[in-house]
Amino acid sequence: MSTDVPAPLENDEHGSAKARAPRADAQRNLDTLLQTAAEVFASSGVDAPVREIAEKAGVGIGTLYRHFPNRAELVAAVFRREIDACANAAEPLAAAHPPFEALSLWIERYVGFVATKKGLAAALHSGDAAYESLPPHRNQRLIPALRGLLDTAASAGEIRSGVDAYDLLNAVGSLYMSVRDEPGAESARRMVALLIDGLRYGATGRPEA
Amino acid sequence: MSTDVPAPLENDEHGSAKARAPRADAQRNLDTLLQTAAEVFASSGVDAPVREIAEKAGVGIGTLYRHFPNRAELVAAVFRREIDACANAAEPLAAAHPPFEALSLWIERYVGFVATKKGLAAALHSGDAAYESLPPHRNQRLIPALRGLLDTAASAGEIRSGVDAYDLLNAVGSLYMSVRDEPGAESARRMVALLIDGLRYGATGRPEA
DNA sequence: ACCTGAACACCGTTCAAGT
DNA sequence: ACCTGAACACCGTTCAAGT
Repeated sequence: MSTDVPAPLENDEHGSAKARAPRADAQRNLDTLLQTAAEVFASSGVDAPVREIAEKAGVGIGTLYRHFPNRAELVAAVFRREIDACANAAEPLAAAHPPFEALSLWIERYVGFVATKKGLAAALHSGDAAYESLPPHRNQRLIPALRGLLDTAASAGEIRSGVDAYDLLNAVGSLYMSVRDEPGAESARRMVALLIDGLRYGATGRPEA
Repeated sequence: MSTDVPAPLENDEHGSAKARAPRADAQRNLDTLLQTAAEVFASSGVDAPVREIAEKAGVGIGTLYRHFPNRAELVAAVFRREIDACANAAEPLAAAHPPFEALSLWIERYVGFVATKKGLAAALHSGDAAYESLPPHRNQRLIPALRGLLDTAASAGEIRSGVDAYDLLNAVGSLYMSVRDEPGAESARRMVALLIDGLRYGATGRPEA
């Protein structure tokens, strides 16, 4: 009874309402698409033609549209992935560095994310329904990550306590989102440095616990 | 010797290098185009089709392209016009109100300009050469306008002196440029109010002169 | 089930033909 | 001189035909 399709691990008959595991090639296509789109968006901006992405990923346009009903959905999926990557960077940083350094490094990481996403602001302003999930997703993933770093640094007495993670995230985001040229980037860098200095200003200098 | 073309006021022969006055209908078309484009951009965003603008203005697409070699050039022209209008609002405000009130009202006017221009940030980020003139134009027109209001209010002792017009303009602009929803607008409003309070903080309370 | 790509609709831009 | 709009190139999206 040899077949050349991979043997399904679960029931695939009866059309039950249960979600089924995607076919291996479909999953691989989705990963490649997301990966390729991220690269193309980074180098050519989020307005890059979908056809170009499909070609570079080695799939038909139809396949791209099977996974993402429109270009906005693809853009949103790429951004969600990068938000997750940024959030996930917090834990290793916290494990490998002292609290304040971990916090600084993570903010640097976040700045790197925001600074390269030139199309993010435009996308969010477009009002397209596909982007509606992005601010909540950012809040759910990035705020807890930053709050953890802030709390740890505050408990260690390296920064003051009572700093709201949401405010800090927004402030840094706004400052870098409007950067247009090198002087602007310089100015944003100075203002973020000032914010970070501000965090240390009221610090106890000694762990509370 | 009756002709039905309007009599030219200047020499129109010899193909001299001197700039000539535009034909009356051409000037009227340009005004209508600019006016219509501003309305369409305000209601439908800067991505509105050029065809729609040409139709609403009652001219052929070719005429639109005669005046503006591409859509970016039209968008830039509309923004330049609105920057000028905002700059020109300073003088009447200064004449009609006490210094601090004039300053507050003008900032409100500027916020109104920035807040409605959802496409501005995206346009500036696009890197299109047509938009390169906008930041310099903004600086040349808006900074002197704001600086004048700041100086007058500082001389009257209503705000502190030494506040840089460029910094204030950028700060207010950045804050409102990233507004996406009603809570965001609330937050931006609070932050601008805080900035304005900050201006009054170190005031002498009495005119210097 | 999933993939492909020709076909369609729409938008920016050009240019030959008009006045 | 200036205006017009058909025509072209290009891009997002769909869907009939394949495996």
